Amino acid sequence: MIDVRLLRSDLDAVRASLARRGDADLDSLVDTMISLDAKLREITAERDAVRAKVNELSKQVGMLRRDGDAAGAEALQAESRALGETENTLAADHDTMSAKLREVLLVVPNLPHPDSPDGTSDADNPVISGPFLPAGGIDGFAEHQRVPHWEIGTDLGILDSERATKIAASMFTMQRGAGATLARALCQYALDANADAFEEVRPPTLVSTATLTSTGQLPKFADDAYAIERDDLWCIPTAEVPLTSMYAGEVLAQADLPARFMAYSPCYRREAGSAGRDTRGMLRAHEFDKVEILALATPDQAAELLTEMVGRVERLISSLGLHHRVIEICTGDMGQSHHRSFDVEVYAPGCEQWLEVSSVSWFSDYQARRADIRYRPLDADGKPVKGTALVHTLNGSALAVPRVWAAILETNRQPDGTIAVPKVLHPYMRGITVIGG
RNA sequence: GGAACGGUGGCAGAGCGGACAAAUGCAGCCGCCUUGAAAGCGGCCGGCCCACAAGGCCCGGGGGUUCGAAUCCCUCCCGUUCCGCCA
Repeated sequence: MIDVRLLRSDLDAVRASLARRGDADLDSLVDTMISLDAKLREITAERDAVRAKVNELSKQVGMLRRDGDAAGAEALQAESRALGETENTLAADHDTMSAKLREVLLVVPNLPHPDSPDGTSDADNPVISGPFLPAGGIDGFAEHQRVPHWEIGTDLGILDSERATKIAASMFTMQRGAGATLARALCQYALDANADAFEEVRPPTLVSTATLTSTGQLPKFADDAYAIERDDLWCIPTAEVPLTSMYAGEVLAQADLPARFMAYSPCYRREAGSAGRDTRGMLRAHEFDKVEILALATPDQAAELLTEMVGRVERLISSLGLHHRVIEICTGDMGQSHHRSFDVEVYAPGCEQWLEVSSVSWFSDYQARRADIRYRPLDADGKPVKGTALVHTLNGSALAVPRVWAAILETNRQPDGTIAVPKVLHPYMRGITVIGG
């Protein structure tokens, strides 16, 4: 969530910044926050004053008892008891008000970075790298590449959507044989490619409500997540969720930042809002595998890390021989928690579309405030500064399997209908260099 | 799932109804001493709200008893050990 104090110190800037997202409802939410915050502070001051009086009286009671003045003590106790009731009322009001304010704060999106491009939809996202396409552009692909992966996969016996649906439900997928090996190889490769700088983690894939709230999925997007109600747990939609919360409630040393983590995990998404979209093949599934990279950083380190992480993802995709481009997400298309965001897209010649295969984002302190992840800042001489500060979080998919898998099938389809496995994956394929044939 | 014992500041660890934000040790910061460092000595040293004041809040979370709770009661969560069950 955003810092309420910004509403008091720099209201106009907050309004202007949120306005760039193009959501007309936000302005009235800001008004609500301001009035709740004002009331909350008023009640807090009142409650504190009453508490101070009760504390003072209680001290005196203790002293009078020690001195043997029972009657005097009784009198003060009665006075304090009466004040206690006032305090209870004020405390209850305070808690109600505070809960209301938090409710609003949890649904207000992050402020976009000044350099994030303005825009109202994905049509306004500028291409900042590429597109890297064959000669002739998207018309430059050969005829044998223009077959959608669901046909290729089914024909080669490496994709069995029909049985996946029978076992689970629609929009679940299943890879078989060399297809399953290819999926696992992609994960393995993505982990190895980032192992130079990121600690590998194997996190829980079921998490608590508090954890799913910290990263921004709850309360607003509860319908998009699978819930295990009996045990009050949720299936993670991405490893970002457990990785971000690893240090929730903790205070890190500045020397430990940036802290970098990567994780392979299955990801679960109900896709509640996407019924009927991309229902074929591997473009959209309820369960898929992904390797995530994530960093906790100081505010000063964040911008550079973002660039580094986008670069890593782009190089990884490029090394697989896929035709790609990098776009920056405009203010009107950014996710709720995002401060600045980039997508890497791959062109799939068979289904004839650009596929988002990675999204790398900087969340400023938005998630860290929800999760309460802080560090002890040092000054320029390396001496501790008083107090603590929130870290900045960044994360991105190093590699999301299904769409990359699909793009490889389509891009690497040979005239004879077989699939050439990208060279960088050979070490992970048990000797398979060509699928089919 | 059952039983026992625990959960206190960056860490370790006292306190178990009244001046406790909390002893002590370690770590950290400042200074003295020293050519420098270590040792030693002196001082400082948790976080949060709020305007850096006053004041308030925080001893796993929540609730209760009381004039007053780190301390008593209830409840939940977590940890350790033992039992049960098991990949």
